[in-house]
This record gives sequence, C-alpha cells and structure tokens, in this order.
Amino acid sequence: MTSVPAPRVRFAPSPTGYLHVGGARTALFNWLFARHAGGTLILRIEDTDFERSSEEMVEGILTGMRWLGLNWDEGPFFQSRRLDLYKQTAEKLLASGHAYYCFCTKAELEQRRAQATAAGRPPMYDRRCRNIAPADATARKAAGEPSAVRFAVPDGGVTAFEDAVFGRVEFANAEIEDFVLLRSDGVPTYHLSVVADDIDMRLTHIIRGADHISNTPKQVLQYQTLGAALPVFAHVPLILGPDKTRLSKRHGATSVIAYKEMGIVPEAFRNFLALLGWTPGSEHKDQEIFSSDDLIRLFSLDGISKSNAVFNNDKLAWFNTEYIRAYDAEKLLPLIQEEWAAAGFVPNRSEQDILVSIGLLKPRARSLKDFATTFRAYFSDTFDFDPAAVAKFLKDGATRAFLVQLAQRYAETPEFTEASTEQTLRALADESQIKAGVLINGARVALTGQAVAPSLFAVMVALGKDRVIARLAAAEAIPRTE
RNA sequence: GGCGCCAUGGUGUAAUUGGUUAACACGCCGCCCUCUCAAGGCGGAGAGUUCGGGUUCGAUCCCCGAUGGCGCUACCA
Repeated sequence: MTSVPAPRVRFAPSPTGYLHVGGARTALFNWLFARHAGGTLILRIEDTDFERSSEEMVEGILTGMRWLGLNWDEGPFFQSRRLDLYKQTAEKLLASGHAYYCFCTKAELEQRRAQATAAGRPPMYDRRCRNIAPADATARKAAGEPSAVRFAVPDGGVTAFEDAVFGRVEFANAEIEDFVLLRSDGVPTYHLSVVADDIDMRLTHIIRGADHISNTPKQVLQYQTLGAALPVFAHVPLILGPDKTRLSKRHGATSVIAYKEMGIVPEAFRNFLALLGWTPGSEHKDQEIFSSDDLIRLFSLDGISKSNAVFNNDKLAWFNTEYIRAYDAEKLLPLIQEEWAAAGFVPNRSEQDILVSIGLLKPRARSLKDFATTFRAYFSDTFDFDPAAVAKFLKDGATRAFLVQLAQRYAETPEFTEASTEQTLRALADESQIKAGVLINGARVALTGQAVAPSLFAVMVALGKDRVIARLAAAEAIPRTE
C-alpha cells in the first residue's frame, strides 16, 4: 500500500472586512477537506494591504471561524511578518531572469492606461522596463531610484492548469500582463505572497473562490519558474444574492456573525453553507440534514458544482428550525443563555423548569431569538402581553372574569396534570355555557402573553400550578388594547 | 472592450455519465389533525433542461453559435 502524504490546505482571508459568507464557505470546504483526509488546515492572514487591513478584522474573522466550529491546525500566520520570504522569492526570480525592475511611476502607469483605453487598446502594461539592461537597472536602483519588480510573462504560448472542479483551464500568455511582484516600498503583492507562502507551507491543495481562477495562471507561471510542484487547484463557485448578483450588504447580512446575532444555530449554518455549491452525490440526494461527522465523511472535491449558488434565506431558516428541534434542551441551553445575556433578560426559574420549558418550546422555535422574545413568559414572571393577542382573545371583560374563576377551581383541585387541568377547564366552560375555546384562548394569552403557544395544558404543567393560578387570577389587570 | 467560467421548476441540487412519466428538498397552494400557531400526515401547482443550429435511431448529457449571469482585467486581495 503506497502512502499518500496527508494533504495540507489553507484558508487565507484578507482582514479587510469581517468573515463574510463566501469566505466562511471557503473556510468550511477547506476544513471539511482537511478533516476528511486527516490533513492539516493552515490559517493564514493575508494582510499585505496595510491600508485596508486591521487588527479588528482579524479578530472578527477568528470569531466567525470559532462560531462555525472551524478549527485550524497551524497559524494564524501573518503575511506582514513574513516579508523576508517574499523578498527572497523575488530575488530568486530576478536572478533567474524571470523578473525585472520597473521604474515606471504610478502616475505614468495610470496615464498610459487611460490613453490605451481611450485608443481602444487593452490597458496592459507595455513592458517598457523589461528591456532595460540588468546592469543599468542595478545602477539606477543603487542610485536610489524607486522601482517595483515585475514578472516577465513569456511572450507566446499558453499557461494551463488542471482544476479539480473546472477541469483544464488555459490562458494565452499574451493575455497576461507583466504583473507586479514587489511594490516599490518592498511590500509584495498578492500574486507573489500567495505563491511564496503556498510553496513554503507545502500546500497540496488550493481550495478557494472562483474569483481567483483568472489569477491562477500568474501563479502557475511562478511555480514553473521557481521549479516548484503545482498544488491541486480547486475553485469553488461563488455565492450570489437572490437577484443573482454578487452577495453584498444590499442583500442583508453578509458577515457570518450577523447570522449568529439573528439566532442561527452554528451547525445549521454550517449544514446550509456546505450544501451551497456542493452535494454528497446522488445516493444522498434525498437527504438535507448532515451532521458534522456526515459532512466530513462525505466531503470530496468532485461534489463541488461549477455554477454559482444563490443564498436562500428561507432554506437557512428551515435548517435552523430543524436543528433547534433536534437539539436536546441541555444542548440548547447555553446557546439560549447567550441570547438572554445579549437581551439583558434574566430568567427566574430553576434550571430544571427551564429545561422543561425549552423542551416544550423548541419544536416551534424559528430562531434562538424566540427564547428571549416571544417565549419570555416561560422563563420569568416579567413579560409583556402582545397587544394583538389581548385584543383578539381578552378584550371581553366576561372572559377575564371566567379566568379568575378558573384560577379558583385550580386552587381547589389538588391534582395538576394535563388531563386534570383540561377537565377542570372544560367543566367550567360547560357549566357557564361558553365554548371551551374561549377559555383556552383567553388562558393562553393570560399565561404566556401570546396568542400562539404550545398546547395550553402542557404549558400549564410546564409553568406549574402556583404560577398558573397567579397569572389567571390577575387576568383582569392585563392592560387593555383597542 | 478583452480574456475566462457558468447555464435543469422561484431557490439548492439529482438524473446509473446519450434511452427516466426529468427526481428530492426548501418555498408556494389545498385538505386532514386541532385549544392557537408551528410541526406532522395526505394531495397539488410549478421546469421539458436559456435560445438557435448540428451529430445521432435517440439528446439535460457531445459539438458550434447566440444570449444572459458571474469573475478577472491595480504598485487590492
């Protein structure tokens, strides 16, 4: 049996913004791939754009990854602290004649680009510095003239690579400009730093967004001239908004943390994200819910689709309800406690009672938020009455009076079970010649503040006898609404 | 503009890689259940595979073209 070396992959975000859904999905795929193969996931922060990068964004990205449960094995490495490597790599390219100094200034380049565009020519760098004799270039450099380093793209031919998702992709070299490797301030551009790092970190697979496919030939060219083996490239289709344009703030939340704040369970989000642009194959086509272990076991690059995916909030919401329902109350509790803390809500019931109520409520929760909003009455005696619910079921003074009577009946009855509470209520309705539904609906509002709740008698048992009696007895004091 | 990639119901995806009444899930509609709302059960509408040409006995699947969307086109990543 030949041993295949364990794969090494990376997630390499640029800290110029929070972890957005596209980045999160790329991170997830890398994570799944590494975990599936028993490989290594490296986290690398691409912060060579000092202007736009910030410490805060780095923290935001790490927070997002932790929330999603995506752990990494090495790093985070910061490119800003690896500048020497990039310089050495540029030197190597310079020495072998695959790169050259460029003395054109930014202003000159912009001007020429504008001219070319106006004349209808492609705005590519005209390679004028490529012909400067090396001795002259060295002299000018020594004299202190600022210069960038550009890669010398071969004149003819094509640069091709085999993509694990897209198959063979090729570009004519004539279409690739002599891109900048090192800026005049000595800071590398993305094109240089990615390949220097990807080689140095011995990465075997590059799984990243399809927006990088056009950059790939520039990188392949460097691998070739540096004599390094090519990794396997796997470009993942992009995630679009519902209008099929690139996902942006316009479409609502774009940072994964915003989804945490919306009360989404991390595993639900992960499951949803995994299925955006990937399927485990036709033998699982009828399945939508995949545990993390399933995902890890099933993940493979061949399941990645080539077309862009559209982010569908309804589907996410569905996953969320499924996960909340499937979780044990014990597992849900810490997540709910976070919601309570965020809302400044303090429950005043025992942990045991809280767990019972969570168990009762979780099948109908849409979001973790519900536990801190519409479900408050189950966890505290301080809660609001939904005015619409009061208007619908408690506007009648007579109904309220019946609820007070009901409170008395419960107080007189030693038993307090779902069956007994229902029996008592129906008996009162019969005697009073009113419909049981009137009492049931009214009691629901009096007990929970809401028109919508689980089965009333289950609610009563969850709330406990004393509380039920107290709330029903206070029915007449519930604020009236028109 | 140039170059590249993609294209199956509203959405995500299937279709033993040329032979199916084009499947599943979300969403939507209706019915049942019922103390409300979800859930659940049952049923339904919704694509003939972007369009046009080929190749073939036969194309969702192969080829060409068009259209549309997206990406790249910086001393951003």
